[in-house]
Amino acid sequence: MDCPSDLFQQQPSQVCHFDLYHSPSESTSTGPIISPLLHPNSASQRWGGYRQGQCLFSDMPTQEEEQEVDADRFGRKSATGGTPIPQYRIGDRRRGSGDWSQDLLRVKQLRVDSSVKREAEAERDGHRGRRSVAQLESAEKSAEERGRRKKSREGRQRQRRELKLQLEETRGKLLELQRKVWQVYGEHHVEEEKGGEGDDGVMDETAEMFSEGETDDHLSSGLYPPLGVNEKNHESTGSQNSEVFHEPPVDLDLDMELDGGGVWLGCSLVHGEWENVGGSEKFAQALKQELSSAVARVIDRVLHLYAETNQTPPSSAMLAQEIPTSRTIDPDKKHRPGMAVNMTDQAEALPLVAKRAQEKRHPLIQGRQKNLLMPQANSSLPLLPQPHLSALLPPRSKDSFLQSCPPNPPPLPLPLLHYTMQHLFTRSLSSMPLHKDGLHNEPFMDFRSHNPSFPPLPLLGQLNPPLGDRGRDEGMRVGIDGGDSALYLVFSQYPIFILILCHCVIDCVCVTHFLNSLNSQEGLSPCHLKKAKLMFFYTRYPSSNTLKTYFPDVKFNRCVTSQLIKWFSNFREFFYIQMERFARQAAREGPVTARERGLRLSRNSELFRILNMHYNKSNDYQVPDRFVEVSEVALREFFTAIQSGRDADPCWKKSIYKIICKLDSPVPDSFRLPGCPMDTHRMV
DNA sequence: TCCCTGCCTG
DNA sequence: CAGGCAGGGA
Repeated sequence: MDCPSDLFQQQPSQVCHFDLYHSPSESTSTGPIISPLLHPNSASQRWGGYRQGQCLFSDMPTQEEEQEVDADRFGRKSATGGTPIPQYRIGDRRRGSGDWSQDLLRVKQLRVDSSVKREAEAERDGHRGRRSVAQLESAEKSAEERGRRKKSREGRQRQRRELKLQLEETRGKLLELQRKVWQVYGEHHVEEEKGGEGDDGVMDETAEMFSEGETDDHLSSGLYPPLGVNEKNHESTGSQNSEVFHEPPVDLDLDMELDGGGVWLGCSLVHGEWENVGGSEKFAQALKQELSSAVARVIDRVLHLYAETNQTPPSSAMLAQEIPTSRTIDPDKKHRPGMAVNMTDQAEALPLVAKRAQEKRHPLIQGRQKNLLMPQANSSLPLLPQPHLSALLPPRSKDSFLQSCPPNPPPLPLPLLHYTMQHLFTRSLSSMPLHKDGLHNEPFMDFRSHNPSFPPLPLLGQLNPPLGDRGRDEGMRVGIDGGDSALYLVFSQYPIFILILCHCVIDCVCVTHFLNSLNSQEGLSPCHLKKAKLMFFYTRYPSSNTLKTYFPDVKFNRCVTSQLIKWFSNFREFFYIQMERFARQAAREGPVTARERGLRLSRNSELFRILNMHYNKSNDYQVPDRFVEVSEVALREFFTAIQSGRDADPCWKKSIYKIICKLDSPVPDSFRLPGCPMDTHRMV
């Protein structure tokens, strides 16, 4: 009866893909479900965690009694009957669900029989020995004791029934909410994929994450890891109970969440308060309420966003407002083939200005993220072997990144939320038997490898304290608004709840990409222009890939890319014009004077001032020596070409361009982040 | 054909 | 700085 896996033992045919979980009418016990929920440390407990001595409910079975119960439950031969009760292990899904009720009755019956037999045996033994008054008295006492225990047992059973009722009620609510999700999401989905796949395919898109490979038994159980995995784990423990009671597959660092003090659950209850008399009931009620409302909130937000997606594209302001509170995820391109492509194509047919509004919601170009935080993307331009030049490069450490003009919307909250979603979901999903390649191959899912496929990680690094594994979790909280911290705590401390929600929330995983795409803007701002100009100090001929790498907050499409390229083209134009102009001026002044000066580009020179004014107008970035060096090379090349009369050739500049394009140097890492980099030298 | 570049013009 | 255009390379 108390098999904790009964909720996860659904027959494949029974599993509705959009069910959060089932409400098996045969489910007879709330213990394994409720008790881990009620124990903040449940992650480290077995599912029968309520067996621990420190019971939440004062009238819960004592440890001793529960050991007895366990002995029966786990199929140990009962003391007297010797009737083995079959061991039902997690994963034994072939049993009909109705069998559980039968088993329950059998177990109860056996327990009663066992108790009666023990009593009879004791009495028999008494008759064999010498009868004494003392023995009679002890028999009376034991009879009283038995009566008390019987009453206690009945009380416990009554309470379990009540808890069961409450649980089923909650189940009903969850089911109802989940149906709502399906109604909206399903319809939305059918519309989008009409003409593509059949309705079945539409329905199964999310569900197949769970059901794909139905041949895997554990998969069809939906919410539980493969038996073999747990068996392996528990074999090493050697614990008898552990062979039957499997630990929840969720790896949560709960002690991290519990600071020893009170844990605020957002329901006006503090850990410790519910340990008082009657507090357990209070806590259970409050917790259930909190869980229900948490589910409702999550679903509401999903619905809200999906509704928005189906209507008009929101403005940036709307998005900026929406995002911090809506942890929802958009179906990405993989999940909705054709959608992004079509929209892009449509957008391409529009004028640039109109496109920008149209493209508000375009999913991110897949290739864009690949190059994020890559070492150096413009390696296609071979560097001349000039070690002295590289030595002139400013040390990267001095490049601090300050969002002097943050792009809109502000990038900070989103990455945090992005990470929150990733972390939250992958923590629970990573231990689930999902073999959906499309999911696991998603770079954003691979948070464990510190995959830098999304920009937030460096931003997380800006948080205080710096985020390690633990710190990142703290960062998660930072990213969640205050009202949602309760939700976060509920999620993080009750793995079973995560598992239950996952079925619904799996729909939302793809929304992570959407959040990521919301984090970038498709238009270029003056801030981007400023950044591009500063980048020109390092690279005069950036490839489009380089641009994508160093403008992570820009949603790239053909127009944006060509606009950025055009900017650099204009920068080069201005640069070469100035070089030619000053080279001609030097040539006019006479070759001797030019040689005397060595055609050096002093930082006090007029040329330097002009260049600095053009590319670094606010003068808040120190012009790198490398750029001065490259400028000198260009100046010299122009000078010699003019001196030698090569400028008569209409293509005389091309050779100079070739030289200059080889002098591109790596752009500092600080440029990889959104916003404008600022030089610390100017800060001091 | 697409992408990049440079030149010219406004 | 942007638009248009032409040329060249892959």
